[in-house]
Amino acid sequence: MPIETLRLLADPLRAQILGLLARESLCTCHLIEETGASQTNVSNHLRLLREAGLVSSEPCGRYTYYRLRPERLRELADTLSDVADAAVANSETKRPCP
Amino acid sequence: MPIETLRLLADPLRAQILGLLARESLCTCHLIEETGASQTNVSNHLRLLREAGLVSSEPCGRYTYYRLRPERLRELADTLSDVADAAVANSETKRPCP
DNA sequence: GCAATACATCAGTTCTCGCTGATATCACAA
DNA sequence: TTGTGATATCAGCGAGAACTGATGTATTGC
Repeated sequence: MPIETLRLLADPLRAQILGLLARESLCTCHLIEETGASQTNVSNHLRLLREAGLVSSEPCGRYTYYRLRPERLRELADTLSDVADAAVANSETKRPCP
Repeated sequence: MPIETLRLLADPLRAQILGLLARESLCTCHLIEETGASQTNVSNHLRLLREAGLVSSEPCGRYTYYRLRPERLRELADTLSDVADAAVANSETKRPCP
């Protein structure tokens, strides 16, 4: 279901978190510091991202490291690319109105 | 701003409309029939999609034909692909906790 | 001209979802 | 073991977005 992935990516804070994690693995305290958002808020978003398979978490002492998983992003990129291809291929097709 | 494009794609009805338009150009009455949604609702969504440059509209008598524009979809697909690439490239990078 | 169809617009209602505040848990240090 | 810092969870609130209903505007057919 790429629609759920799209919904998760469409939030500014979640997008920012994923952008930060694309550069390096970070723990929650880093993400709170970088985004300026509250701890609760960041933690809630990370939960959603983890459940959707967009990030993976790795406990490290009292810290928790988060890493961006590329699989869902690639799936989505491919799907969007396919839709764009189809639009070009069928640009002349037109269903007639009765 | 791909975030606005993401937000528009994240709605089930809008996604369905774009999926239908990827196969062929359709007028509003077709989209109402195919989706089962109300005329007002479809028209409102088409307005948003048009303003965002995701579809283009062409008046044809009393009908209005809509066509899917691939540009924004490609941009988004490329952006997501780049993020996925970055995640793979920096998978070993890890910011230390103090 | 008149009725009907296709479509757009706007105000209002409903509902989803992001944010907050309070609380719980766990690890580490003194 | 007591305290502190890092993180997770949950209930409730509020802003925003989707959907509806009413209305307006063309265009076509009679």
